[in-house]
Amino acid sequence: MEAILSDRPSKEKMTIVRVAKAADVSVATASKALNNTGRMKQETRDRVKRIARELNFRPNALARSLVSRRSFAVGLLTNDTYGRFTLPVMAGISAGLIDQGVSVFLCSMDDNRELAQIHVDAMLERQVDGIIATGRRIDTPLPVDLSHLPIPVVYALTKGSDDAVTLLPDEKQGAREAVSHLVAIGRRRIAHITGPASFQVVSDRAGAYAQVLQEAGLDVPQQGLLQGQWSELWGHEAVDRLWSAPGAKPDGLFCGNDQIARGAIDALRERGVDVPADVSVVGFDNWEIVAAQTRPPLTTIDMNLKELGRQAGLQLMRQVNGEAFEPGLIRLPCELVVRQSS
Amino acid sequence: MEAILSDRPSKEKMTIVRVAKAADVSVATASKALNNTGRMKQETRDRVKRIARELNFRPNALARSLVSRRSFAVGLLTNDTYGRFTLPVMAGISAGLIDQGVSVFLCSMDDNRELAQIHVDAMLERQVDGIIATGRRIDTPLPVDLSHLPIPVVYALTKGSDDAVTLLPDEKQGAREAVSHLVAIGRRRIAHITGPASFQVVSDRAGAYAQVLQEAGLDVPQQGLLQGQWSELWGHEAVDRLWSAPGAKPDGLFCGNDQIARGAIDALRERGVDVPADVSVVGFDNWEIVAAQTRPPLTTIDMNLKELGRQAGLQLMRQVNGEAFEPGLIRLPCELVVRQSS
DNA sequence: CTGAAAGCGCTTACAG
DNA sequence: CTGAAAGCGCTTACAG
Repeated sequence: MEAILSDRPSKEKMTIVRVAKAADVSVATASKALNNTGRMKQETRDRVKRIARELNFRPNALARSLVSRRSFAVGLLTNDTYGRFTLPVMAGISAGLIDQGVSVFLCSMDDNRELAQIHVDAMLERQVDGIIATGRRIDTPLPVDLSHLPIPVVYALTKGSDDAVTLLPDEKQGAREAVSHLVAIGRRRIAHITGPASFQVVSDRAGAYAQVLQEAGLDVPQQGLLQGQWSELWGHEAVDRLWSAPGAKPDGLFCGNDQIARGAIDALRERGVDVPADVSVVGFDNWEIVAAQTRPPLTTIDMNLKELGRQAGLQLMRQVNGEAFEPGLIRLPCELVVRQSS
Repeated sequence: MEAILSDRPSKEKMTIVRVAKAADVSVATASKALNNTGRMKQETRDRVKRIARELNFRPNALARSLVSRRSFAVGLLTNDTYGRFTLPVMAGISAGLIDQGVSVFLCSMDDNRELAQIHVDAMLERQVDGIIATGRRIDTPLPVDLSHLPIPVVYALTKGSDDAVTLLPDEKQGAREAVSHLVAIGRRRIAHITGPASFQVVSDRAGAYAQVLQEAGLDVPQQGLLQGQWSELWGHEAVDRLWSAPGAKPDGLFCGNDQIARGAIDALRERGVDVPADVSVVGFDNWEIVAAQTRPPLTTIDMNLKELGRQAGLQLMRQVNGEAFEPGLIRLPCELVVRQSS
């Protein structure tokens, strides 16, 4: 239209049209050059790319998605706004997907049904390629039904529908690692202090605990399986209970989480029982902030949540890309982290 | 390719064209009807809306954004993948923005410069309307410079550039609340056990602590300001130090975070000092999982992080909408939560 | 009160 | 090897 003012900064929107003009090719050619598609002289391709770079061209993802029918974006639904489990999972998802050029919409919805629906609708309108649902608890579903969406859905750390893939830590394997470790270092009277029976993970871990003992030819000590709260207080109380009972005391404790372990170790110290000399203690979660501050620092199980998030992202993209997949649970291995409490 | 099977459900993409056809109006009219713009018979508008609803029409946000030049999406950059502070802030941002129809891209980038740049580029290509940066520490910047972006940037809980708005909890006011509370309940020898001097918040809170004491005509006790770690261990050790010194012991403790308070209370209990009868203890953070499990439950300061996130979202949208704003720090009030430790 | 047309910024057959 | 044209799904002047 007008003569181009020489000092005008590149404030005008930089589009592929301008790149094409500057490179003296058609828009079609410019597009193909930049996307490494089509066929053309290598020289042309290089020139277009160079000029695009010089002009600071940034393709408009909106336009690109509109025509390619792929948004390269996914929705991440969560009802956990406080927990320590969700953040590493989310970070893993984000990290795993950005490598593929996929961005993640954060949808935080507490347990609000209505809000959840609003988020789902927003995601659909934004044409996300898929959805990852993550939550606070494995045995509690999100406040919205995702099973009839026109896009793939993957669940991480929360209960999903049966025809979908759900990623979870391998609780049993993790518990086995913990108890096997106690056995391996020579402990023979190993008690298990854990959370409320209503949690799925509690019975999973307790089952693995009993099984490892049996395989090692050991017994679950009298009153050796204590279910209570996920709290330090409960860990403390459980030790009081164990140590005030008659008979031989435990020489090993497998605790359902790091807080319980922390409380148990506190109680042992108050009783003058030495950890790890008299009793070895193993926790669960590897919640750094607790585990590393326990005196002595806590041996515990890491659930590799960031890796779990990454895998969830990859799973989803596989489905988005139409690859075959098998619905059901995928259990990812946990890892023993040895510190000084064992 | 193949003949279309007759029983195919309404899998065809539902677009505004189909809605318009069904309602027997032009696409332009359909658009205006659905967006409550333009002028037309109320009856027409209602009919279009009804039919759109019946047809389960979902406008394609990509197309809409492409023409309206507003994506109604923002980027959320964070380098905190584990902390307990960031998740509530993020939840607040998401909650505050979804009300305005704005979605949030999660960009998790650890402290990786390169990754950060990739995320920023992705956000720009996706035409986000603005960016919120949040981080682990108030006195540490993100690994990427956001000060010359063509879109507004707001900082929450992390150090931002001077020409931008940064939202932070009012640390001093929070500390004042804590110490004033101790004074109000009759405590006279109040010590302050806090974190490393290298943290900005440590000096902010310590300053407020000293000031409140002075205003109340009280002195900072000999050796009454103890700087150490953000840990239970340090809280424990600090109490040991205070109680093994000669002279009158403190009757009040203001702790720099809930973990320190937790450790201090543990130490007091081990010494047979009763909380709150002999000593009142106040923490900072209201980290439920620690504060509610301390014995006795901890009086502490809540930083209202979710509200802070919400405000950050609103601030950003105000800037996106071109409203005037004043660069600089916005301090949001903290809140005293009284439990049984005081 | 309603509609035809142009256009947002890109990609993709198709033709030359 | 390159380009003209159509189109993704919507909105917005503009005309009638």
